[in-house]
Amino acid sequence: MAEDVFKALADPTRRRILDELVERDGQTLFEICARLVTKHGLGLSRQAISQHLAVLESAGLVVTRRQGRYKFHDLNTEPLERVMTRWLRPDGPESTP
Amino acid sequence: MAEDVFKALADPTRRRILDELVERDGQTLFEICARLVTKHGLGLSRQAISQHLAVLESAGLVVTRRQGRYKFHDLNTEPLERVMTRWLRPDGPESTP
DNA sequence: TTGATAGGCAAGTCATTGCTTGCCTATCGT
DNA sequence: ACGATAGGCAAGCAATGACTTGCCTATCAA
Repeated sequence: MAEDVFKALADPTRRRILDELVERDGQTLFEICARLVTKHGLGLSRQAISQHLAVLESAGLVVTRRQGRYKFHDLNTEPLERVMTRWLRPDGPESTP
Repeated sequence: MAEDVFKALADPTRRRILDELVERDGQTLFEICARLVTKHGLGLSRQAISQHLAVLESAGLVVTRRQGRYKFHDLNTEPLERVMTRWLRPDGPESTP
């Protein structure tokens, strides 16, 4: 639902996670944790990130594939594109001049 | 800030308000209240809507102009367009084929 | 000037949510 | 088999946020 997409985007940490996945797709939970700590100085527990990833996944923004004991997370921008044109009027400012 | 834009979009009532303003720009607080009640069945107090409008305004999504005792609210989609391309990869799905 | 209309301010309530802590399951390497 | 690694589940806490209630200011019409 669009509902979940907006709620998922409301948290800054979740947006950081999306930023990470844009830069490198298919990361595991522990990789994302390490990246957030080293690159952004975020000192969050593993569970916190895990819960954020669950929110992103149930919003459809992140897709996961399991492989052995690893769970890789991939970004999915398709829900974004469907939702973002909602308030762009036809006569509004040009999006692609 | 982009921060405020996402938080502003997180609430369903605020998104309804934006929907209302897309349909008809320059509404007053009372008009928006009436519209939300009649069209969407939302039974919210005037202050609730007023607070939502304040959030939208401080996010830059709504611009206001005062005229006598009336305060007209106009939609401003510019903050949206700056924020929405954040996770769209260059090699990702085509946004404008 | 008086009453009615349009809006603002502030405190208080109640639910949501982000985060932690503690424990448990599953897979891999040796 | 055993320990180590990758992840999951669930209860609890503290902070944020949405909404209400009550009162106050400002503009306009009569």
